[in-house]
Amino acid sequence: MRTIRYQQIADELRGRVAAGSYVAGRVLPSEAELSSEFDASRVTIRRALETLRDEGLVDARQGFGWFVAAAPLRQTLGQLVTIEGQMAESGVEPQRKIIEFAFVSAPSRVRAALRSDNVLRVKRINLADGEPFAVVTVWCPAELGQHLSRRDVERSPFYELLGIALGGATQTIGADSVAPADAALLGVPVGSPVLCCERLTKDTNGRPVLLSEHVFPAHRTEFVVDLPHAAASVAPSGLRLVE
Amino acid sequence: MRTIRYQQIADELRGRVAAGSYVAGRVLPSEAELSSEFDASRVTIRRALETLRDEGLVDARQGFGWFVAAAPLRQTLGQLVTIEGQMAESGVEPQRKIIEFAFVSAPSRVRAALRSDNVLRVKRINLADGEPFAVVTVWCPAELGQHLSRRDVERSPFYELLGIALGGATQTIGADSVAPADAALLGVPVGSPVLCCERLTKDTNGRPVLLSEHVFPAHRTEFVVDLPHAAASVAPSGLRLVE
DNA sequence: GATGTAGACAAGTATAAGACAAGTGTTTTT
DNA sequence: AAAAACACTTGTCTTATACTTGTCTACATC
Repeated sequence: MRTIRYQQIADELRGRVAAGSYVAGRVLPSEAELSSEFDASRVTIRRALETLRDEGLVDARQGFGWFVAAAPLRQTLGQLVTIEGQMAESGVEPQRKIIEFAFVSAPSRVRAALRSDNVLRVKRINLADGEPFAVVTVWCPAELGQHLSRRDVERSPFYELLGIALGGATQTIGADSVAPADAALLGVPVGSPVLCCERLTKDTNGRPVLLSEHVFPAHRTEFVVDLPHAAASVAPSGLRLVE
Repeated sequence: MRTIRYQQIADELRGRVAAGSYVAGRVLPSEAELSSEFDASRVTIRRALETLRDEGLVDARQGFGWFVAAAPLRQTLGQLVTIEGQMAESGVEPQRKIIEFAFVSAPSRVRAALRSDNVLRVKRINLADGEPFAVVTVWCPAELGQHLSRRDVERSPFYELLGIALGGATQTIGADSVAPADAALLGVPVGSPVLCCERLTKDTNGRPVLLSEHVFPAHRTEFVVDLPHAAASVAPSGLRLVE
């Protein structure tokens, strides 16, 4: 069987990209260099590279060079995104079902976090393609949420409804056995493991505006964290021992 | 692989900012000084500095100079630290107890991640103030770990032993019910919830060097993640649905 | 006709070296 | 004390060279 040279070269290059010899953010050897390395003409090298470009593995800029294409997720995902947004990214149909919508006096933990006595508490189920995958409870200072209706929170994410520029958030991730009430809502056996997340969202001035608690069934969800750089300094993100 | 000079310089400067060689509030060396230090033209130095400015790390004022931008959240986010380091920070005495130290042929999942057939598998318990708080299994390509002894991994963290500059990591956080074997090691009831973390650590070239699996009892541990809002260059972390 | 080599040219980029304007901080002069 | 002078900085231009990809043409081989 005759071997097609440019396919052969494409295979080799594909391997190098996969193996990490060619890294995103750096430039591949120039066509001329590859040409002499593979002892093939520039046209052949180009054909190989172009097939890799069609596959989305690499890309090129005239006058600059060829480089490993950045993973699309990295570019499109924001920093502080809602779970719904991420689901939409991956083509899953997100839905919300409001279970509770009430202005209540804040329990101590919520009052400490939001620095507000009266709060709006919204409890809802998040559905992915019709199946429940999270029970979410959101607390919001009453003065910020007083213009909201049950319909509002069913339609849009809280982040949009408040109309406030958000400054950042602190998220705590833990595990637990599911509470009986949540087990029924999520459709999982009582006592099965869940991921519990508590997120405190602040505006640009650092004032806390939202406290939310997310309960995910363990079998359907996991967190992915990219840690970009090794560094000697101490980080606030990481594992923490609790009492 | 071809290198673009200004990217190289940007990397070096980024490192100096991260390492604290260039401190917030102080001015950086002038473009002219950097130019002679790196033996590169001022244009190249500027391009490097400008990419750092785009990342929000540094800023400049005409006639004054370049300085490290005061963005505390951004600088400290998502860095790669060992759990022991964080424990030492909080004044807890960390200990390691090695349970298993063996060179084995890699199971498929490990082989896929590390791209290596023979691996060193180390299983250990981490203790905080004498109490177990984590069961950790580390896989490492055999060629990287062949000079290591059981004593080595008991004394020092893997990161130090390998003597490799680390480039980053991807961490997956999930929840599960504890396996019977781990339950005994951790001293928790069978079936109680645990946090499961899988971390794939890579070197600066993007080559995977360590795969580690951490199992934490839920009642003692939780993750804290700071999500700054404005960071453009930091890779996103988020929730992912799994099958 | 598909595949390959060899070459030429245009357009874009990286880098060097330099010039000049404009802003900042310090020092000297008035 | 105010003003001027000076030495420094970044910001923004040129000019030139070397190198890169993008796009051709011409020709050989199977």
